[in-house]
Amino acid sequence: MPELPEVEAYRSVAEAVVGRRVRSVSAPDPWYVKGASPADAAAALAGRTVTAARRHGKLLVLDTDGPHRLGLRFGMTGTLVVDGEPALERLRYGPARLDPGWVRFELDFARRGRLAVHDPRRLGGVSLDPDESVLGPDAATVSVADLGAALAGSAAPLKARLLDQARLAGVGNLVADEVLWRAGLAPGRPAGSLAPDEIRGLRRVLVATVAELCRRGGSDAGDLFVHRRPGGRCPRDGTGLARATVGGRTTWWCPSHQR
DNA sequence: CCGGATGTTCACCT
DNA sequence: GAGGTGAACATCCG
Repeated sequence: MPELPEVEAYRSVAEAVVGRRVRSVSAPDPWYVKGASPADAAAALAGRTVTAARRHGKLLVLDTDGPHRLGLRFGMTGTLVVDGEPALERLRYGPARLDPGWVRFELDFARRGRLAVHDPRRLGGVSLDPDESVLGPDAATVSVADLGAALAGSAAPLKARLLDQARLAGVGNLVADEVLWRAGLAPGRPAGSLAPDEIRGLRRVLVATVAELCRRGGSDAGDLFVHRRPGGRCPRDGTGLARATVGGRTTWWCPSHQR
């Protein structure tokens, strides 16, 4: 999915519906609505006005003037479509087209327009009043102290820790590889083994990389991305990239400069 | 035809 | 308890 940069792009586009009043809610796929029935979700949102479009990690939250808010998760293939326009065109594993059968959830607004989630693989989902307290600090703005706390005392691979949304919210597989490559840190390093200056460096690279990927418009816009394939070489020093599963995800890194 | 792919969750191991 | 693995979700692409 969309990792943090994509969801931030979705959030930006979703700002267009702030101030609009929900006329009706369509949830053709009940399975996609988590923790509440489609009827309950519809009742909670109908007639309410969207007051903010926020992002926490990979979670997009629409606040309302009522007692409820809406959380949207996009899985790997979810695309946000506002007023018929996809929020991001180049979603790599997203829908190749906007098949109406892939609309899993939709808000229709009173005066005009609509906000829909298209998700072919149904890996995402929407929820009423999502519990944001289970998410760690947002990767775009995490402090050195919070990042240090997320890594401290763990024998788990550094990358696995970065991907743990409860400890740090927003980093996905591509962003993790890009950040570790830029920071010169091996993904398999025990998370708790980083020295204070390494944590400071990682934090600086993380925040800068996330901001840059947001500007470039996607987590696939990193400098490492095009090289993470068989035969790929490190764009910094030409070393053949290593590939392994770390934290349950395919991981590419430079065995020469990432230590 | 087969294997993987920007994610999350859960059951089941070690 | 902490981590790891594999499955599941459903589709596309090489």
